[in-house]
Amino acid sequence: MTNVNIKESFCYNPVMKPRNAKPYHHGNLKTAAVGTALEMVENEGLEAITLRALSHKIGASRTAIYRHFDNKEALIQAVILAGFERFDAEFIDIFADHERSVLERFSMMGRAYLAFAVENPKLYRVMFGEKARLEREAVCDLEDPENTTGFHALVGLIEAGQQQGVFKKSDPFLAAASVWSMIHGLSMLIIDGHLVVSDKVDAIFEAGIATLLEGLKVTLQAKDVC
Amino acid sequence: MTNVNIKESFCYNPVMKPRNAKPYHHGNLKTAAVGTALEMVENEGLEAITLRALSHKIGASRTAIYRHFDNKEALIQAVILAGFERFDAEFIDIFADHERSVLERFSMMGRAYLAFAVENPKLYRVMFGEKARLEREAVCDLEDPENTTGFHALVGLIEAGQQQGVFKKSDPFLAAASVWSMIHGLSMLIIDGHLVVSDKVDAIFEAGIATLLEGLKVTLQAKDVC
DNA sequence: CGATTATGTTGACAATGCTAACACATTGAT
DNA sequence: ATCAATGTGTTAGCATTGTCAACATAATCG
Repeated sequence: MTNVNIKESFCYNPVMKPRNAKPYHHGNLKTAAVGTALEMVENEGLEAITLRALSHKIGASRTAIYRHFDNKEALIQAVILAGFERFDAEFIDIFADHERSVLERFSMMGRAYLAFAVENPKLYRVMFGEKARLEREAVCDLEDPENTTGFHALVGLIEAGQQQGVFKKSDPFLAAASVWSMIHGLSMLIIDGHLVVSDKVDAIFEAGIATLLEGLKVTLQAKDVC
Repeated sequence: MTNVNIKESFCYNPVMKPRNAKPYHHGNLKTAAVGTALEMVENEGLEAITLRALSHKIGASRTAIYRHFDNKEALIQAVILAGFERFDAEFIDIFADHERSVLERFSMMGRAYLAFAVENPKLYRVMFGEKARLEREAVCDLEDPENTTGFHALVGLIEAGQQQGVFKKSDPFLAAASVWSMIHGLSMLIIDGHLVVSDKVDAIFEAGIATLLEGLKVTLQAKDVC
């Protein structure tokens, strides 16, 4: 019997068990549950996650998950946190790339953000849905030294732009909120199908970023000149 | 027995029935179902709507709704459409108020939009959720003469601004998409608790509108002058 | 009046989240 | 080493929910 059963391939436990012996304990059920649930969210949507379906996929019984999470909602919260880890990782390099100008980093950030949403629409929707509020309230608490979210970095980028004279002086928190709003709103409208754009995604993105930059950059009103 | 039963108060049927006689037919079950469901969405959230709870509220049996809607999903779609009727009504007067300048109408529109979302968060979330896609795909089909949506009017407002020389020339569809994105994004971030703002809603709104207007208005870059 | 259609009701079923009771495994103090 | 306590996994079963089938009542129309 060289058969490898399914459960074994999900078993992340470094302690090896005798081959083909199905161990009573899964070994890493919690990690497997979150990881598999994350995949299910992205592939089939949040509603596809039933505890029975998920348990089956990871090779456990219906209620094993209750040993690691209080209820389904807690499991979803863990999936959301895992989603944000992926998400935040997309921006670390961009914000830290001091070789590039503020404007370059700005539009790269926007492009990466929209790309994540468009490529992972079902996950993005859950991450920024109503339920995601609970565990992530520190996003806009800029005083919190633990705050390493993309929003925090965006505020920093705008501050840098202001200090370099690229952006006009204004409350960088408010400016960042405006920027985030537009990019988040654009992402949501597109992935939820309200803005039916098909092939015009790029044009809409460019127009949005251009409007934002025009609004943020140092400018002189026409009336000030004429 | 001068008791008035609950069902009667929901009976919109103009044909009067003998008092205290509970009629076999509801009389206006479909309208009552949508109206009550709309209230339930706003008061308790979408998840509070179970066909049993809803049927009970309108004084009908569990499955009566299936005589008027194929399934629960179809009922929700009707609720969403009813929500958009309320929503769109908020903007008709604003867009049509030609006494006011384009800029005034612009910011009034934005303020009314955000106010609707903040005052009806649960309804707004459902209206602009994933499920609302189906029945409302014509929103950004500007060729459609039936299109009387707010988005259509927004495009018109931006065109007017461009013709008056208030806004710089650009594709008005793209400009409107940018504007809608920011206001929708701001609404969603606030009502879903991602941007925790509490008392700063006004400041954030003003900053966002200002950024948009700065980005849309006729401007001269500083570099063009210096 | 009678038949057809529209509308409303009851009973039942499968799927789902969850709890209770039990089974197995691991750990750690003695 | 022992064994009690704890951690982890399983099965049985319950309440809720969406849905369907079968039946009941009302409205419509020839």
